[in-house]
Amino acid sequence: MIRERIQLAYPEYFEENLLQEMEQFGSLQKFTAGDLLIDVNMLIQAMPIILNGIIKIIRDDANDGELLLYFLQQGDACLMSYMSSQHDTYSDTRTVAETDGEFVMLPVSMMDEWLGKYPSWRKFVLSSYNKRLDEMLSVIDNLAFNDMNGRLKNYLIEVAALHPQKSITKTHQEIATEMNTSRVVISRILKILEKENFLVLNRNYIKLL
DNA sequence: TCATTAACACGGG
DNA sequence: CCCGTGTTAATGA
Repeated sequence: MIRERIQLAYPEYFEENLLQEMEQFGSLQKFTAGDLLIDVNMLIQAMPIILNGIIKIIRDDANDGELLLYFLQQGDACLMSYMSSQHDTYSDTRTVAETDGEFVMLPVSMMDEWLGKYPSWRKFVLSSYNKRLDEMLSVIDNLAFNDMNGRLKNYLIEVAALHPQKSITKTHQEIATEMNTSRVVISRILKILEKENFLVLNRNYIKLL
């Protein structure tokens, strides 16, 4: 069951024996939108790899600020979990379900063993690291070089791309929180973007054009 | 100049 | 009535 699901969601090649071990040690879990999957300061013992649905990674500030870092979806692994587990340390990001979905939890102890045993697993972990590093760089670029207008546009495009209807079902306040700014700013910029025919505003719902 | 905070009115569910 | 939205005014970085 698990191995078939993994093969469907992950196009890369995995060795037969690796798939068998995933079947044996992995556990299939469902999540629903809004679920807090991994909290800050949680000790990680397993790494989720996503079968379907969307998960978001959020960085928490000391004084109750927060910032959305990036989204993960089918074919992505939550490397944050693995990184912190490697150092027997605690998670410094929060992982929240953006939509309903399913993932497979792989115990960290097995993942370490697989690194030595299976070239395909090594390749998968390294390329996942690469993807996340690139992602983090674009997050930094965005923060450093874009004003709030540009950041909001990027955010909207990113979120819309994840949903089939190209729309965003969030309140201005939720967007403001994820971008670590105030609602006034979001409302104002959204209104400007509407006048530019970039989007249409509704209650709890934004449609990109 | 642009973000933040507080405050208020409007309107739909 | 409550919540999300649109807007303004004062203040600050």
